[in-house]
Amino acid sequence: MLETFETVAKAVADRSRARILKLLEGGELCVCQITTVLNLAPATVSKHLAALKTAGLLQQRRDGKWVYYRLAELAFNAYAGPFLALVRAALADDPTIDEDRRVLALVNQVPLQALCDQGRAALPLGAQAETSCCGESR
Amino acid sequence: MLETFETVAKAVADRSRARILKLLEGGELCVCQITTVLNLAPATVSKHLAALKTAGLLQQRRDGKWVYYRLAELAFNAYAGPFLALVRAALADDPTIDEDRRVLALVNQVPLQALCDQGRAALPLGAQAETSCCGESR
DNA sequence: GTATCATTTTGCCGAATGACGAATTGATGC
DNA sequence: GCATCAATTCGTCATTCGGCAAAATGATAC
Repeated sequence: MLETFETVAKAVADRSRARILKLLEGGELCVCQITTVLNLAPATVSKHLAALKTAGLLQQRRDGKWVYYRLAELAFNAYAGPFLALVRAALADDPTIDEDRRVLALVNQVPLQALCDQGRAALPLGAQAETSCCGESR
Repeated sequence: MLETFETVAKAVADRSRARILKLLEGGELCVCQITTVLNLAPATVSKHLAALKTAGLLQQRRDGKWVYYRLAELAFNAYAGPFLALVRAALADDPTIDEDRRVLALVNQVPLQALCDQGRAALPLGAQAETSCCGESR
């Protein structure tokens, strides 16, 4: 119990994973969409998703070569539900989360195939980098 | 905001700190009482308390040479309240938490002075060690 | 002022964590 | 079967974290 609590809490207690949870409040997304919004390496995102899934916060669905993740709707453990509810209520107007949602809107305008091929370069101009307008961000 | 959220979540997402929060639901305690229940080095407990306080989850009060900690009653930030509420609702019947409460009951039977001087040795027999009855636990 | 003593800070160690690139997996489509 | 490609796993690295002992702090008591 304490161990489960710790697992779920630790899963939530990371900047990138919190961003993923907030992103998924808008509905399921495939890994390359999440990767594009977060601007992290696929391996990194995959590990975060695995951590969230292990914590019972996410569910997985495969469709062809793409894997979709969504917020868990049925309680895998006693704490997933409460933590998801807390996250849902939190970070409503955080600048980073807002920006993520903005980028997600752009991502949704692009066919998945293009996204997976080109990443951020596939976006319809104006939001390639999070911090600068044209330089490389790390 | 995201940063604050992360700070608070990380504070909660540790076994020892969760135990401290649950202990303090019974009311304020001084550091040596918490140290005795958790059976950790004072330096370790002090660091955990500092983390919880930084996260806005605890408040501090000095009385003579003793320092008392209690759950924060006024919201230092947007997330302390919600997380405290979640913790309060969680871990209601966890074995470790139960045991902690049992030891706390013993601790409360002993004068503070004796506790600070002798630690667990001051307890009224029967609960010196958490896992074994007389050997050294780690 | 000096000694005492609960607490905190500092320094250190081993373990865990988040990031990445490279290699592997596993489903699609020829 | 074989190539492709999204996703995952593996190996590595730098950083963070939880633990402790030792030193510093700061209030009490003489």
